[in-house]
Amino acid sequence: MKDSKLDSVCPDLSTYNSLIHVLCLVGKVNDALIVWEELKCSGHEPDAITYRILIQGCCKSYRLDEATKIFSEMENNGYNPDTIVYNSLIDGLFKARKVNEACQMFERMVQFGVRASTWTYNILIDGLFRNARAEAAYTLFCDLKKKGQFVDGVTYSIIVLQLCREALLEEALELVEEMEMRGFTVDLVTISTLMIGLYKHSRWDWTDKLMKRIRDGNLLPSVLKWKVDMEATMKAPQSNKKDHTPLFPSKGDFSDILSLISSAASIMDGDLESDDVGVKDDKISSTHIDQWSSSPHMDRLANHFKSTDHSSQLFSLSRGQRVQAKGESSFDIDMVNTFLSLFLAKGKLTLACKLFEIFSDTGANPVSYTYNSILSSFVKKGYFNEAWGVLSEMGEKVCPTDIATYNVIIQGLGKMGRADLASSVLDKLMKQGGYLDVVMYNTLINALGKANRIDEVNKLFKQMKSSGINPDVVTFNTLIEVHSKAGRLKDAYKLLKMMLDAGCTPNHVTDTTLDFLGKEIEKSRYQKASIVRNKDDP
DNA sequence: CGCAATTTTA
Repeated sequence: MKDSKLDSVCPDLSTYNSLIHVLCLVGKVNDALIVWEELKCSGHEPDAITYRILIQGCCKSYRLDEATKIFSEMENNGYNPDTIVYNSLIDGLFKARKVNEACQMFERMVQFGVRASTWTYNILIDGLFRNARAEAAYTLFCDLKKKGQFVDGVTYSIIVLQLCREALLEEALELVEEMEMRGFTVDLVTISTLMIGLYKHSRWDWTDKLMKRIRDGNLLPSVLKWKVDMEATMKAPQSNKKDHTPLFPSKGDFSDILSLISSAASIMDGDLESDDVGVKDDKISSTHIDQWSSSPHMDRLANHFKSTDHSSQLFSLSRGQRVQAKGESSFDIDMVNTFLSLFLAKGKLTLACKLFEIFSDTGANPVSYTYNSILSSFVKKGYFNEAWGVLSEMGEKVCPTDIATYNVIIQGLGKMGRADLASSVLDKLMKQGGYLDVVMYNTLINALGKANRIDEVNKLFKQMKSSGINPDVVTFNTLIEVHSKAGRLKDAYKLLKMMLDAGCTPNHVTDTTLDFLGKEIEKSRYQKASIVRNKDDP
């Protein structure tokens, strides 16, 4: 039995490793895990490379429990995890909001004599910032700088970003100067960060200050020239472009949104088949349904579904692939993404679309980021037809959807009053090898909660915790609000306690939510008292 | 294996 499995038709270890690697790269981590099981039954022994690839794949897709399990298995089989394996795990733990576990993993790394690298420290600093531990992050940065090691351009970039977030622009500029003096290149990521920081805090006029701080290279001048050219092009009369063709035609058949929410189709079929504007089922006639329920669309949509192959939908695990900041080929789209973000942040949708159009015409290749930005803005404004049009175009341009795309779809469905379709969309996501991260859980909990589907909310919350992701401040705020509004005041209070016990620091949104909860509790006490006619104690 | 521009709460 064992021998026959090892004969020539059976894959060898390196074939298994390559296969697992590729599956992880294309986001099919579930399949990678299946191959992994197969490998273990094949008579081969996994090696350090197998373990590293799998742990990376699991961490990237928020399968932290799985990653931790494989990590233990690796050690039990006599392989010592190296720096890269530890780095992957620490990063994954931070991103799953498991701050304590991440720090413990770092301590363990040191304990076991595994050498921490600059990457390790960057992961630590970034992770601490992202988990509301700014003080610790700054301290670590200063310590490292004092020792004069484990600091590089990325470290500076992380700190500059944080300073921009805190509106400490002067400090950010100083740090950039220091960064350059120490011989680190101020790359496009850092420059974008600074530009966005300046713009957000209405300090465009500081670009000349920036010019003075960055003396090296011609990257900043190129960026500024790009901006000037772009503005000139946008001002110039758009010659033969006035044909009123919509930028993102949704074609009426919604083929792509449908293929995304394919498994929802059967539900929609039954639900909305006889849906005529005006003669609607009570439960869906209430508010936001108009765009969605225009039934000819629905019918075509449903029919189209039956004839479409949904298995080929592209999905990217590397969430909106980071475009490398070097290489002229990506420079244009990097700039487009940055400026789209600036325009959209100010609600300048028209300008954003124009920018997108101009650069589509020049043949610059939009990436998931680009589409997701515009998609999100359309959804936020309630332009659902245009939004689904963006999705179609993503499909046509063979641009993969990622978890942010799905997030926006769920948001959109929620706004349209169709949170009931969320679980079907999730099925589709999972079938594509997708995964849920903290933001996705938060979005889902919010959408379902607003639709008063509290049982589903609680189920998701449970699932979130059991799948190795810690709830964050947004999760708790949303949960408390949803339970308060549903009149489940005790549960809301329990959640508040859970939040504090978990060491999750409340923010200003928590305050607002607790105000509401407090009033509801007051109200219910008053009602109780007036009904029962006896007092309850404080 | 790490940093920007997309996705979450009032």
